Amino acid sequence: MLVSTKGRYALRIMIDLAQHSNGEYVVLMDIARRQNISEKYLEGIVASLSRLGLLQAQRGRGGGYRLARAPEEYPVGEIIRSSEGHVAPVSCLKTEKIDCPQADECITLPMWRELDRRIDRFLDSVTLADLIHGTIPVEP
Amino acid sequence: MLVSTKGRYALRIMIDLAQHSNGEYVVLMDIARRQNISEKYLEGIVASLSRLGLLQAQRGRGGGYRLARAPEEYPVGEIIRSSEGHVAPVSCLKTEKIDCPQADECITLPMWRELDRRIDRFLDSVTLADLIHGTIPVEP
DNA sequence: GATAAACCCTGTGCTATACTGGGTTTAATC
DNA sequence: GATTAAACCCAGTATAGCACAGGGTTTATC
Repeated sequence: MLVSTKGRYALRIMIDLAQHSNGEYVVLMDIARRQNISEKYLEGIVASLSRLGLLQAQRGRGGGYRLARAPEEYPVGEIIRSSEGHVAPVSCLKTEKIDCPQADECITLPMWRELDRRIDRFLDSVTLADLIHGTIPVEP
Repeated sequence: MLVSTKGRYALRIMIDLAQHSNGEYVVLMDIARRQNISEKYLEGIVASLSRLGLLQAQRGRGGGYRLARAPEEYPVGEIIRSSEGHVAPVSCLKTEKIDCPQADECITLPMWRELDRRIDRFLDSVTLADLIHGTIPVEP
């Protein structure tokens, strides 16, 4: 699978926040309940998003999480990469530097690279706001 | 990972056959040695390809495998699907019929569908011959 | 000081992946 | 007709990542 639950849940968290917060902090348990996902599992995902600055966290009573930007400013690709690293269609492209000893003569590598580029480009062309408004760019 | 070794090896088998056969049968062990992949593992992959008609198999002495069509007639997507089933970017799209109870209200589903379409379209736009000749379609 | 939240660290069951081994059938060749 | 060389078949297995669960610690509010 290209995108696991981590990335999918990350998206749902961001959508939930966009829809249920108006600038104030939202408690993680509320998100978990609404999305009906285990709070414990979300904890780790939210930690990544917060560490990378996509979310603002507030500790202590009255705390919670909120978006750091407007929904239009979040490319879906960034959200997914933040929660599960670079999405690669094949394991050869997982790391930036390709460690396969046969990479030079590999005849399929250019195709994987192009596929990777297209996936990234598409995911980065969709924003959180697009998801909420249902305005996904569709290829003819 | 979207495409595992199964699909990647399948591709390499097909390329190897296109390059090292001239209509005659090629022994699996030769492919395994050239590609330096375990013959035993290839066995299962070749079985799928043969069962689905992408390869012709000949048993007994002097037997082996050969392509069933010209390289231009093989979309990469077909080769990959034949060896590992439908490639889906998210588990929600693994089966044709979506069994998620929240599918109706799922706000992200249209995006995954479009991504899936684009991946399929790209992989089906590249042929075995394209790989061999290095003529991969590149998006501007 | 009680409370309610985020934070942190670790363990665990499950499933898919990437193989490995051994035996059976089929078809040429000696 | 025996030998040989190939595809075929039917499992078993080790590892790794995924999807959680538990329990405790820190931080801020009331």
